[in-house]
Amino acid sequence: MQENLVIVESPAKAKTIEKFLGKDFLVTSSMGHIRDLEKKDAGIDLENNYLPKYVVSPDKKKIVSELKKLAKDAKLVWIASDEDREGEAIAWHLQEVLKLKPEKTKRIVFHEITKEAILKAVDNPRPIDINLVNAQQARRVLDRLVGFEVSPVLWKKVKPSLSAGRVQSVAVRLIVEREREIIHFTATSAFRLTAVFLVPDENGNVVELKAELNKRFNTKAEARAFLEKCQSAEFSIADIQKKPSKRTPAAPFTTSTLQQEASRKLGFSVSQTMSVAQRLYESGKITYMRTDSVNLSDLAITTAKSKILDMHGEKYHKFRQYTTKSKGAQEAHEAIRPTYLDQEEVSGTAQEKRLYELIWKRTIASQMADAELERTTISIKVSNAPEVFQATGEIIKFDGFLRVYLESTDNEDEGSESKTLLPPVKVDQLLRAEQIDATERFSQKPARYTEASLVKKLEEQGIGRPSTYAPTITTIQNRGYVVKEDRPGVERQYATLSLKNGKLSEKEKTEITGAEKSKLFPTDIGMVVNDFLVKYFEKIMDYSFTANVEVDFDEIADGKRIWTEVIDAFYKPFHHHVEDALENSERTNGERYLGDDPATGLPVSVKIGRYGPLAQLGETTEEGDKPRFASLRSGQILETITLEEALELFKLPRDLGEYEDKKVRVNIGRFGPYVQHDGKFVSLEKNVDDPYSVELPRAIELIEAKREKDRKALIKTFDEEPELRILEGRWGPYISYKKKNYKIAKGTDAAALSLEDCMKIIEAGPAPKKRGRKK
DNA sequence: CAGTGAGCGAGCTTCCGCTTGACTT
Repeated sequence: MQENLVIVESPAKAKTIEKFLGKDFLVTSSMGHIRDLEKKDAGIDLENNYLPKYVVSPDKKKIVSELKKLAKDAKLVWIASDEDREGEAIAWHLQEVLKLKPEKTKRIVFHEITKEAILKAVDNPRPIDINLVNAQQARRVLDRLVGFEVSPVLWKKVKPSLSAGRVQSVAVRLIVEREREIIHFTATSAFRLTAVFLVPDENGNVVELKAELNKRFNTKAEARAFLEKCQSAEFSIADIQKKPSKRTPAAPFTTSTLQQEASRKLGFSVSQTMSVAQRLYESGKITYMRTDSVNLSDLAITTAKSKILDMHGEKYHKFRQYTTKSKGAQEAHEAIRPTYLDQEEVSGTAQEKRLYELIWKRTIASQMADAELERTTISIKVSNAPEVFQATGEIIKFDGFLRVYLESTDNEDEGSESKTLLPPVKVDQLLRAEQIDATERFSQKPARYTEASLVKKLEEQGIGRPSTYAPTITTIQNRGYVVKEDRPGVERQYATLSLKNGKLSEKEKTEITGAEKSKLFPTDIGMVVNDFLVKYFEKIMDYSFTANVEVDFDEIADGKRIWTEVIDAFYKPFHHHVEDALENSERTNGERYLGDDPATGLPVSVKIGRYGPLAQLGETTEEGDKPRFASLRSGQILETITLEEALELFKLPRDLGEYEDKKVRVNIGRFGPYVQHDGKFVSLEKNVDDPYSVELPRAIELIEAKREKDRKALIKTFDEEPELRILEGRWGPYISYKKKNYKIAKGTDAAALSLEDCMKIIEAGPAPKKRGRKK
């Protein structure tokens, strides 16, 4: 039995702290929150001044009963949850649930996990800050009210199982609005002039000097006129400018910046980054990965310094203290950094190594000297025109932190300016133009969000917390509001003019534009839900709603306002909007009439149907006419689909003829184009077969290939039970019986199973059906 | 794995933030 029980939030932290405190202290963890509002009636008593009804979360029952036992045995209980709003609430819930007596309970906080910090915390206990707790209760209650009152409106007016919330709905709005900017964007083009001049270098060799004109021309005629002038022009150096500049390292990682850099540099998804970081944290290699702080502990700064001096010398070190500036930051933790900065690399999976290396470099670089650069701009005069060509080059005079790490940017610039070394030239020196090109360039449409750039945007707006960025992005995809996809680009023609050896030539070229990789696209349901919410719940959908309520929460935390009054001021008008939306809104399905089919004269429209967006040809009439339906393809949306594109959808299914006296039909389904024959489905081959033109012989070929594959997958059948088959599937052998599949335990020799064995497995029940997404 | 597009009206869905495992699909 221990005299002292310390409760922290995470088990990894508990393990570390226990080492510092010695054997008189038992350190354990609550695993985050232990209680939450009950689900019934939103867990809030509206008749009783918003009294929250808390219940111990089902997955915390075991932990709570263990904590109860430990607390009873201990003389003193030290609650050491984080010092922010949520941490204070955890402390309060622990006190309530464990029925801790004030005289044997101490609340302590520390910001970094070092022996000194913890011992100091133990010497300075304080009471639980009930104002801070109340600020959390207000936050919790508000989120529950919004989520549990607005979502049911969507079930009634749009589709069951949908959801709305303070954070997720605004995240979707960002994506929807960006998509519309892109839809309404019209590209303009201008001609960019680039020249290659030839100059001798120090050794007398001829080298290239690439330069760009300081003006773009709007039309091809203007560009041509300029090039014609160049035919008889003389080129000379007008000016050489050298400007020193410097670069500063980025701050150490927070959750958000780690997710962004891991996405750009390593190609990790936001949730992938978090799970890899979690493993590094649990094995003691990095500090806590859910943080909004850029602060480094004194110890970390000292270690970084000695490591930098060791590796690169004193010139490369610069002491830097970073301050967090992001909205709504709570700073309960340190920045994300290696626990031991002297370790440049760690053991583990490839992903763990790469993420660790990134964190290590970023942390070290953050304590290194600025890089010093020199930017040179050479201006080249055109004798018979006012415009000048400019060549820019940048040289690094002192690399500083760049030796270790350079932060990436989202918009990989178009490589318009060269960063290369420039050849030596003198003012008034004459140059020979090897080639001058005029290339039509188009303005760029706004960029779609990636997971990581959405996190960045949310953080800038103060929406969501480090622990919720990844789950929020998962939720909006799970709800079907947003999809993360690649999209092929389209071809675009552009004009080029070229002047070489005194001759002017013109060419049309083609480029691929608009190709997207792993970008977030709104779905039709996402757009319809968004428009509905913006119309009826303008306040909640406002980008600054969270920032505004945070001000209220801060006032509660400061003891200036009563939390239930803040909630009441919000809820009264809000609830009125809920009732208004229920009574006065039409059911919405995004229906849009596109025009009439020229062939039949029937109307064509699109809307969201039971199974997703569809196009409809014709209508149900009293004469018994029935409309035809066709699902929209991936990439098509209600808002932009044209009549022609919709009519194209009705060209399927196509009947190709018969094979073995059974119809062969081709169509496009949920899993792509397929051939249907004799109750079986065969996928068309991607990028090879086109469902609109594929013919019978090829279809038969595919059917036969599928049969062959199925024969190979067949491990065993039983004569007594023809409906039972043992098959080889993607995840190993399984049993198929009466259209249901059953898992075979790993390590079993499937071919040796008897009919009796199989029936036993079947009786044990089928593989559990996907039981929603409970995350 | 699967080609549906309707309305018998059961019973269910849903939020945000704090934390770690369970276990496939």
